Amino acid sequence: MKPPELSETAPSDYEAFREAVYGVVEAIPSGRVMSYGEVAAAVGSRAARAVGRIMAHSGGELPWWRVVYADGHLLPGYEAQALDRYRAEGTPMLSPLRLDLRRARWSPEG
DNA sequence: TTAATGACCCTCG
DNA sequence: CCGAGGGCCATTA
Repeated sequence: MKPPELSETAPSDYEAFREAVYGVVEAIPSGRVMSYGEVAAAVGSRAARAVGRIMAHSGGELPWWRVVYADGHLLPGYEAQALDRYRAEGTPMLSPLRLDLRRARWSPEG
């Protein structure tokens, strides 16, 4: 067991939550998506907003375009980048600016 | 401990 | 379709 490192600022549990979210998001296969709320549920929580905060600070380490709003509309300000990815991955769309969640939705179970 | 903040979600008009 | 209002919960000040 690792003794607590006092030289490092005590990360209460934020790291565990962040790691859990990272794990789920990175598990989303190409061409599929999950909503923020679904990601939260997958880690045993309902903190969709906290998931969003983590995504915003992930700094490109995460496939953020695979995590979308519950109604399938694209992230304001990043539509172009997201669409580029969806086009490359073949993610099902309902309209040029809206995802087909019915077909694109994915869950860790399968 | 309380208050504020956020790449959210749902219901109603 | 669009907006307002309330609820949710982890993090931070």
